[in-house]
Amino acid sequence: MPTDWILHVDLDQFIAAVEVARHPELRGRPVIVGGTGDPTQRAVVATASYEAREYGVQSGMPLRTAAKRCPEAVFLPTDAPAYEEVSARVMATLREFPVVVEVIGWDEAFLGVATDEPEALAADVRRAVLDETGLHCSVGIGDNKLRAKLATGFAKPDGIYRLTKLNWYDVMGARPTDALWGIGRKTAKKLAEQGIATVEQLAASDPKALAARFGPTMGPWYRILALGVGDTEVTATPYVARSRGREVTFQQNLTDPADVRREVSTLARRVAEDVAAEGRPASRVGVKVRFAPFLTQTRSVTLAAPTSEGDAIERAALMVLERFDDKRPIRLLGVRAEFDAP
DNA sequence: TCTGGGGTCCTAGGACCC
DNA sequence: TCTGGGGTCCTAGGACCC
Repeated sequence: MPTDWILHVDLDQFIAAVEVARHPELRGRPVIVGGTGDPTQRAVVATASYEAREYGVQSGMPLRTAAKRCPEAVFLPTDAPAYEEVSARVMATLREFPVVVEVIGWDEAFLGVATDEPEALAADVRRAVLDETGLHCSVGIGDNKLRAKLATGFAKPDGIYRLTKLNWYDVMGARPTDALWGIGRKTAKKLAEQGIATVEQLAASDPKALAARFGPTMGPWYRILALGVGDTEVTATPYVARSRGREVTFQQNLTDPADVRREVSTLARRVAEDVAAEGRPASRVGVKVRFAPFLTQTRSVTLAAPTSEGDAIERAALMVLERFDDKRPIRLLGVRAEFDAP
């Protein structure tokens, strides 16, 4: 089946919408989901409802800040299993259509479709998702994944938008470079220092100069992004993890080395369970330490032989931990296991 | 803005080898 | 050893995304 179009389906304020669906009395109120739901703790906003966004509350913002901006908001704890269950229902609904579904997150997927009327299909998809789950979604239509993904941003909330070669420069040309999917604040700032502020300017830049400044892969790739060129292949092949990790931010910084070792052991044991569940052995083990106030360091080791054993992964993590010599208080610890390439 | 947790991919320097 | 050049692996850090 040839793919004529790529649709990007993205649930609107997904996590907040799931919470409102099971707490109907919250409809219309500012709802903020994140951490344990206690806005005085060290945690950030996972999703804010549109009502809360009116107050300037955004994903990634510390809960404390969100509470200051919107004191009347309802704060709820993150409940990952609940969101996974709803996500699975959404994806199952998408798979009912004659399309290839590539899941790229809890609340988004690409659809590879063969149709002459992508808007009609998008409308059918939106109706089906609403009927099956009670949730609203937006759909971006594009001639590649990049344009479909960016189109969704213009479709939100609860709409459909088409972005292709034909309207690319009209829509994107004058926008700042970080409007592109793959360019964030840091890179946009560095580009601006080179006199490249807009998508149009980036598209007209010299790839050699970009390579010299941003590396042989990333530099030229930024220009390709600005041209609106992107991947057109949608695959239903299940995702294979490259690594599994666990990390935790402590409400009070850790200062006792015995506490630090105990926490690393606990994290390593949990990672080992995840590795075992994966059915493939880990070949590297890394430890991440965030010292107060916010200095992050990582150390890692390649194992003598790949393993899924809890004892071995814990031992490796504790050995790696010895290589940190900073004595500052610790606010975060993490352990990550990497697999060999499949 | 006192800054989560889960990931992916790229870069750059040093080690090591021929 | 006043010492080239290429390739590969390992490691730490950074940027980005959801």
